[in-house]
Amino acid sequence: MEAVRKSSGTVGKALSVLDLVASFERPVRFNDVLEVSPYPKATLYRILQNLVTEGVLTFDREWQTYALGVRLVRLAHSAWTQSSLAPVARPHLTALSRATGETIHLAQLDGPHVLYLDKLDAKRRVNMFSEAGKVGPAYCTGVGKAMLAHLPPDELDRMLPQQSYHRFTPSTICSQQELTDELHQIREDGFALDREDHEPGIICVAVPVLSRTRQLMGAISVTSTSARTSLGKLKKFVPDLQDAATQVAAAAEYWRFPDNQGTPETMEI
Amino acid sequence: MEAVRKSSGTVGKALSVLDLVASFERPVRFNDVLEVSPYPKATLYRILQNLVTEGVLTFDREWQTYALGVRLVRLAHSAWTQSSLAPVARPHLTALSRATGETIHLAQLDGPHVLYLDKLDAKRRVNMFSEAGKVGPAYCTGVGKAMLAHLPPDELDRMLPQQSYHRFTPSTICSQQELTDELHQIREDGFALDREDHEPGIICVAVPVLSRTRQLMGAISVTSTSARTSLGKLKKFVPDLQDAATQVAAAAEYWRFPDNQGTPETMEI
DNA sequence: CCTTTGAGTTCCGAATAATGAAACTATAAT
DNA sequence: ATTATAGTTTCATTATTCGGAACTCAAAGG
Repeated sequence: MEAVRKSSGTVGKALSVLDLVASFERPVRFNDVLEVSPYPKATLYRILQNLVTEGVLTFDREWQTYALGVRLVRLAHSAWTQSSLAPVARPHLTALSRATGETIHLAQLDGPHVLYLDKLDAKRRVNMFSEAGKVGPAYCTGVGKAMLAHLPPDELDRMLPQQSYHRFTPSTICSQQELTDELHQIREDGFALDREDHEPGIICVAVPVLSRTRQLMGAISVTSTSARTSLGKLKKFVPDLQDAATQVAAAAEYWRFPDNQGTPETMEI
Repeated sequence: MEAVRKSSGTVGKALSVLDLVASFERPVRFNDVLEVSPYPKATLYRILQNLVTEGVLTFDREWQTYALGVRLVRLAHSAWTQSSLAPVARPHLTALSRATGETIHLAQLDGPHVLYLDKLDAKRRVNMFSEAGKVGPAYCTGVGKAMLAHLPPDELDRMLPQQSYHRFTPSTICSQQELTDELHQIREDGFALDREDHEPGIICVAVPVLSRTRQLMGAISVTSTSARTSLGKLKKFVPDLQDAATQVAAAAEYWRFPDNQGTPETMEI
């Protein structure tokens, strides 16, 4: 279980409790949450009750368990739909998937993590919340490294120490220095490689999605297995990927501001 | 724009503002929100700021617009995954989809509305209003009517006046009395029909998913077009649907037992 | 050039909600 | 009967939120 920090505002506290419930991957009893929460019993109790009455948590009377509520699914649908990238990227990702015959990912940064917004299997289209919404590490995935490499220096400096540098495979990058070096290379090349960094047998090539002003919007990748193909062959898709990234960026910028031809920006806090 | 109610707790207020932002289907300026919000300027301003620092809203500096943040997508993934129904229903829905060759929906009630949790397209592509996370009316959809019909009387009494009874097509049910009658029939039959109630040309047959104790858990449906098939032919799928519903309910209840909990899906992306 | 207008932001005393130790209930285990 | 465990309620204290009003800033109008 990850460390849990008290958030300042009332809303922050409530959201941190929501995250806590989410971090279990099953319905949880009050005490399960209490054990990992920084709040005293009564406080946690009240927060949970609030969240339940707001419909953002559900409480199962029979089992006395809390679980995330459907209101979140509704909100996330709106979030996904009104996010500038995901909906407009779909057709371009589909095209990429057909052209390459491999799995395509669309991701954005969520703090120091990679958040997958879409995934297209060569064979079947994948439903939204079963795959989209997953998070992964940034320092050892193709999309993650592609995005880190194109972050403004100050933001990168905040992200680098927050990476876990856990060794998943023999080829995982395990230190900030190694990562910094690789990011430099990626910036030069214009694409990032996943050399089975995260999962044995899984390789991928990724490019950032950059706005016209070269601000980071996200990343897309072609993923395959080392059994089926090689990094050398995957690299052949780089021009296709870069085309797609450019088109996605253009479409996203156009979509958000259809009546304007100024220079749009990525979203920031 | 729907009526907006002041929520009591601090969290409730924040969530209501979040809903407000979601109800626009594009990034919004401060004043856009202010116009439809029940809160004074300074209050709304502070709530929005909190939501942005919590990462649940994003603020675009250049365009001065707010949009829902990716943190919600992450939370919704957890919600979908840990909801007892959606993940365990997948295999059964896939089977149904193969058996029928038609589109399958899984839905739950979210207040007075229908919330779609999953959708499996048949090979043939049907254009219609539904995706995971989308909401629809309960009084004029197959899944909606199937669920309303199996609600406890007191809950039903709360839901019925909250329906909009808007006439989408000539065959839409437009009054509470008509709906009550139809629900009675549905309870007798054990299945609900959508006779192009909501969208012209779209027909469907739906059954509730009920727990052992006959508590409502959700609904599943087979949807098609009146061009391709007929209600009579769709009714032939009722036994399959009911089998699937029973199995989904059993699987969901089994999965809820704390002892038997494991992830029904692979966690790989 | 000055004034007006309206969106967005900040201030701060008053109003409100959140806090959490402790007491309490309910149920199960010894 | 006793102890332990999980969950719930109370209430005086404390911290946060509220929101009217005053402010900044930039653009529009005279």
